[in-house]
Amino acid sequence: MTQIPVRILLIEDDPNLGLITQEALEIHGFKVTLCKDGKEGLACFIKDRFELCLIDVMLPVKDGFTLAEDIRKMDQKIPLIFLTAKCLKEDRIKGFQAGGDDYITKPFSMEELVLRIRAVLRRMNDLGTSDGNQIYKVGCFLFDYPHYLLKNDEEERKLTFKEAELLRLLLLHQNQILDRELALDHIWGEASYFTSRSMDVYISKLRKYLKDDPRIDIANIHGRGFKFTIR
Amino acid sequence: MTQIPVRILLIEDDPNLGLITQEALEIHGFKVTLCKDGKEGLACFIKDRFELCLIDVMLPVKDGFTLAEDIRKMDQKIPLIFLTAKCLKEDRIKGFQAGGDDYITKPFSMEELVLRIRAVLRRMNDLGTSDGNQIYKVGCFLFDYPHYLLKNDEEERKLTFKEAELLRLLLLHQNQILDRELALDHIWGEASYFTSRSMDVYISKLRKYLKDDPRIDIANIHGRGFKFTIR
DNA sequence: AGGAAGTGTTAAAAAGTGTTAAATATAGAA
DNA sequence: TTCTATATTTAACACTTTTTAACACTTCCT
Repeated sequence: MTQIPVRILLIEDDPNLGLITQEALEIHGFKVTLCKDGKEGLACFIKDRFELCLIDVMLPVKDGFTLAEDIRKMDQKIPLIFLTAKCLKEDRIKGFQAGGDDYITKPFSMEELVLRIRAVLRRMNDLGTSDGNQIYKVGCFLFDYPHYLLKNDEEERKLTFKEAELLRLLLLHQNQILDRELALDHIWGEASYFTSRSMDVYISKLRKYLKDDPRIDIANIHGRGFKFTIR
Repeated sequence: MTQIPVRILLIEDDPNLGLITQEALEIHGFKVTLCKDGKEGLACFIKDRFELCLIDVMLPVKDGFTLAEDIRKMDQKIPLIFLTAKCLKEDRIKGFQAGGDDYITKPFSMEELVLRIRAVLRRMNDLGTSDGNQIYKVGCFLFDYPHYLLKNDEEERKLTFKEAELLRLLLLHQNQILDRELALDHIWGEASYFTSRSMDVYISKLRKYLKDDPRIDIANIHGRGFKFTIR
């Protein structure tokens, strides 16, 4: 699987800081395009595609907030992070109102910047429907793991923590044997007679929840565990 | 206060180097679990809980980058450090893209490894406690933590100390389980039946305050804590 | 075949939570 | 200080999640 590098549009008028930031981010595997004012930044954003924008608030020609609003009009989802020299509350709030997702106060360390970029990208990925997601298709059902939601055309069921964890483990081991011990250690924290019986009860529940799709099967492998399959 | 040892998952196929590294790290007070390939490593990660992963990039069965991506899917926050024989920039970049936090080139001294592990752990800790970002965007709300202010377009609400601390902890653990004990120890100073019930009352309050944005969800994880998510 | 261990399922018991309201504690003003 | 407003805790009751118990059934082994 080839990973496409995350493309970042950096708009920063200070050429020194701009170059340093660009270089540091590229070492961390990002592809960075540097623009020196808001007008150029907007042109660049229109011309190419990016996954994230880093915007200095104090820019010549067109200031950062205005630029952010323009970008937001074109793309409602792209993450925007402001670089602000002032520690003024006003600026931060204005940044959020302009559609920003985070801000970082100058001077900042490159490590901090990278951490924030990753944090924002992660937040986006967590929720979106992109490939790294946690929403599984299970026969005629959709299983939204982060929200513990199991739904099909007719109904939406909120799963409990243990139901969701167990279903997810079964899915991760689809067509393989999910070892009893493994599941117990992971979800219950210990494997004993009682936790084992408890797990059986949950298996029973999951079978009931999923019985609308007859192709789904949670088979017991005597003495070993369970095997989840979809025909 | 008793220090819980930092648990490290080490995935290294060279049994010699693996054992030496494990031993060296355990002398430095870490608790190390050694796995010899990516598949075993993933199983181990699912089975137990760790604070950090050390991953060799060249592994049989399932390579280090793929493993890192799998681990990242399950845990967005756990620090990942790559062990790479090559000093190729390609590998470093690929490592960062796979969600790594640092890398170290073989051969490395144990001192260097320990230093890097400490540095990465410190960075992770600092994110929450440093004077970085103190204003959070929470769905359609803005949460000004230093001033205990929660506002949206219509209204501005002054939060109490405990409301604000709890909301902040939930935000710092967004999409993860905020452990009950952790929150109680941090905000109430002790975990007992009564502080626990008190916290439930505060959770209830926060839900009420935030209910204007239906995408915000504070879900209870039975017996463990709460999970804050924004759809 | 026949006993032992393992599983399927249901129901009741136990533990944990959601929420509201009343009681108590705390801090600032008069 | 005493009063008062507010913050926090405690209590109460309804409800949910998880565990335990019970009994019928299946698989494995000799």
